[in-house]
Amino acid sequence: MSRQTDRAAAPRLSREGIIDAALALVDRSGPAGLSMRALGSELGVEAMSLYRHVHGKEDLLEGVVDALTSELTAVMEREADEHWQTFLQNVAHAVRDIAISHPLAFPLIATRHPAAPWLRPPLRSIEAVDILLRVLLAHGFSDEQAVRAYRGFSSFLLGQLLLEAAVRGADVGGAGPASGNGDPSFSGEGDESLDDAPEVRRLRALLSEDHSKEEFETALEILLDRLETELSQ
Amino acid sequence: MSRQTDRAAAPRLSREGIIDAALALVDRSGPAGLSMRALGSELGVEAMSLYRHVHGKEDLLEGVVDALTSELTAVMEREADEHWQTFLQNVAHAVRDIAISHPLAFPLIATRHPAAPWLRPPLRSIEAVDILLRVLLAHGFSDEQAVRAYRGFSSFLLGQLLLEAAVRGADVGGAGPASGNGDPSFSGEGDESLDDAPEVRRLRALLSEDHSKEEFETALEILLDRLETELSQ
DNA sequence: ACCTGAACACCGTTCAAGT
DNA sequence: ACCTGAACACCGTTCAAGT
Repeated sequence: MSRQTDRAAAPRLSREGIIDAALALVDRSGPAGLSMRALGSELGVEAMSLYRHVHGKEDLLEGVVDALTSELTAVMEREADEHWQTFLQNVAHAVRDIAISHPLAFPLIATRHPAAPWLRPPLRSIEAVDILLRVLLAHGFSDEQAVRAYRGFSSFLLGQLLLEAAVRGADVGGAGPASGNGDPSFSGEGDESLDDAPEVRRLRALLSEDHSKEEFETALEILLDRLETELSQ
Repeated sequence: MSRQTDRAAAPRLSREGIIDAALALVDRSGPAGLSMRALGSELGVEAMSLYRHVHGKEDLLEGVVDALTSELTAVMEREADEHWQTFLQNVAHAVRDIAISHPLAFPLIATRHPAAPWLRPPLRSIEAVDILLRVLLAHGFSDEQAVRAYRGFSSFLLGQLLLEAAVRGADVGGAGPASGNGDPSFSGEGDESLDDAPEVRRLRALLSEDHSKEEFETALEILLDRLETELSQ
């Protein structure tokens, strides 16, 4: 037996490890699957032990969201010297990468109340917003233009990526039980009741096609074009 | 004592009444405040009684979302003969009215998994989508153009209104306890730590201004213009 | 210093029992 | 026919107790 390491403490738990495990659990079984008890047993520990490292479930979820968005702030810092269009493109793609690799967790970013009311998801940290504003201002945006661009950029990302994450999350299996609607008129998988929806029925294949990548790119183009137009007048 | 009415049954509970009460409860205290037991006591009844009229909590939430969006389908039916631009404008405003009058409940529309993967929130019913497609097709949109328009319209509404609902929901008090961040470096209300975010600090007043109405209107204009351009080429 | 057992006040849900 | 009591398997959280 060695002396220090395996006799005293050797804390098996850390805030970081707990948050990582929580994110993994949410990725696997959705936010509903994350309970303190389930997380504990995942880590080979009783649920109560977690409270030594995390202030409660609320704090844990905050930690998961932070973990998810922390790489984002790093990207923003790294790209802060690019032209504003390149910068926004790269940030947009970084956010999309997060949404795609964590489709079940991404809604947490959108849904949880940010620390300040003017922090708009998915950009949830003051630093992130500060970097974004700084880049825009450095390239000739006025204060008002920069703030408007920040707002437009946020809602673009949120709308686009929440829908894309929902589609991918459903594949992963975040839907839970297929929810058996009360009406007996609904029976099967959702293909029913297309009887009084002729256009939906006719366009079903088209509606089911996944064009999220192209949609994202063109919507981003349009947004950037609009910002540029606004900037030069 | 009269004969029929107060002797037999006179069912005090109905699916509709339960759903209405659930929506009222969510409006007041957020989705987290909705429990079967709380809802029961709201209705002067034990929680178990609810299961006679509702298939469980999942079904109840589905009912709440349906109640929230049912007026919407009515609006769409009523406006289906208008020009497509007028139609989309009126639908957009109807959705916004819902978001504004139920800021705490609106995220449910966005977050809950729709019945079919190509049903994009906030348009969550097959009928609604069918009407929308029909209107567009009737005004010369091709199949592809109509589907693209549906997609653009959905993510516009979702991004815009989820953010607006979040701001208004925070006012109503949906944030819950101010969440006491773990770091002791955070102490007050969120105004702290602006020290390393000079632009945010400088633009704080501007960032806090609420321009959601104008933003919504101009973003809607831009979307409609884009669709029109796309249509005529 | 770190983890745990026992306990408390909640959940959603089922089912036999009451009226 | 409708509501309820009791029960079950879960929650989050606290705190004295163990090592």
